[in-house]
Amino acid sequence: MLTQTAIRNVSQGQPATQPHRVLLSGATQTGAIELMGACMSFVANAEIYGENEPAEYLYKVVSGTVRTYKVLVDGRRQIGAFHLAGDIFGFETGDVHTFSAEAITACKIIVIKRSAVIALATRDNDVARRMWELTARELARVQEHSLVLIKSAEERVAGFLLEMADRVPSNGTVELPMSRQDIADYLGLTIETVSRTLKHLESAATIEVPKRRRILLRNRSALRRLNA
Amino acid sequence: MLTQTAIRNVSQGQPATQPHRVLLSGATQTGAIELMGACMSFVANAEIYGENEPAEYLYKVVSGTVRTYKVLVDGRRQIGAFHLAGDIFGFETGDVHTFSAEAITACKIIVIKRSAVIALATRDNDVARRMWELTARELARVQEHSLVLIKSAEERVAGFLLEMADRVPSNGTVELPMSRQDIADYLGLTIETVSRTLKHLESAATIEVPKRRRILLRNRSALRRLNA
DNA sequence: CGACCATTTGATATGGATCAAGCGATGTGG
DNA sequence: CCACATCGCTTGATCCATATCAAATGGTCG
Repeated sequence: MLTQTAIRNVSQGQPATQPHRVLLSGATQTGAIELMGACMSFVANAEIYGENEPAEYLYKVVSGTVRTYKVLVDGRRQIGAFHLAGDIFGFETGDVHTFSAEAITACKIIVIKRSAVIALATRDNDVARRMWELTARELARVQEHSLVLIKSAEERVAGFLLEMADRVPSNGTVELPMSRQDIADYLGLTIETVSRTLKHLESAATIEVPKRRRILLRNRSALRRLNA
Repeated sequence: MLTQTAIRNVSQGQPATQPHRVLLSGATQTGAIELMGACMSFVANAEIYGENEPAEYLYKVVSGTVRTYKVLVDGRRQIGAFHLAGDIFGFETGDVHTFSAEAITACKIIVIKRSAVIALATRDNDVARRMWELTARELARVQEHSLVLIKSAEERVAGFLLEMADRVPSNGTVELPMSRQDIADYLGLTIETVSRTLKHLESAATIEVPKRRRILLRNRSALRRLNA
């Protein structure tokens, strides 16, 4: 059991811009948070932070998609989450990141000092509750995802499509920002199995795949049935 | 892919006692929390709460071991976590539990109203930060556990033994409170595979299994190597 | 247009699941 | 206090879903 992804994952890139102050950005549901952050741009495949680096910041995706992941010594990679526009990520317990984060596509990301958030949370316990809530929501997501362990390949892919569909509510059409390899590493499958499973769902008229990264959900209830 | 655990998991039981007020319990690292709770006893296999029930309480294990889990419609079961003495569980985002919880062994558990914790957190933002921290720690644990997806059976079992060993720091001897079925459902394996893997580790002199529920770690670095 | 990379498609291998007995510890009733 | 039933676990034989290995295809970008 030595491969799975191994060195397949090459990547490399650098942030495209230096941070600059963000002046307001309206009262979104995350409230004051973005008032205090700096906005940075990243090109596709740029590293945002690495595992074991000090966790100095919290991150909010303005645009683009991010993956967080771990790689084992032999190169196997597990993607823990995809973060889309609006998501906040980088909640770590201690002072180091337990996962790495990379931009999948070009991204704009607001970066906030953890210490600033913590200081704010100390004064404003609304912020503190908000942080607790966000962390708990993320916890629930990861727990839910852990069910893939007992699911078949088809169930995993069906679940993934449904998940993406309601995170990007584009009405039956899912535009995937990530590669087959990313999907495979998120679901604990190989790209070949992902590809074959999509094909199988297509031949059952459950989905349609007009372009590689575009998927039409033709029969959601069939997907939901598979999602177990 | 219809079985795995299926109906194998029978169980049933009831709480053994009604709650009664807890009078102080010293200043542990969780601070004021236990001052406000009621302590309940559960017999082995008693349900503590069920999936989708309103999440009114937080729980702190005083003694015994708890499993939290989900079952799919066809009976497949995924155990999300084991909670040992000292652990707090039941952090859910919304108002319903996303997992079920059962006592594995007889348990004493302190039960605290969420609303009381939230109220307290609103006044004392130290409590609020503490709750955030605990939730984040649990998040990190689940994230770490999600790596089992890319691990072989042997790696999963080795990782499990190491995890248990440092949660119950009994110096090379791990006393397992849970059955092989529980271990299997935690690791996404079958009991047969768990059993064979333990045997294999034993024949490699990595561990010793003098009694079914007692495991001696003879060669931790070998286990760590397997843990990838 | 040509080269490259992501993805698909095909053939084969295999780790772990499934099915089916055995076995040993624990408990129960006589 | 012992025979026996039960339950949790182990052991063995076989099967299958998905990994692996290998090519073919097609989309993208210079």
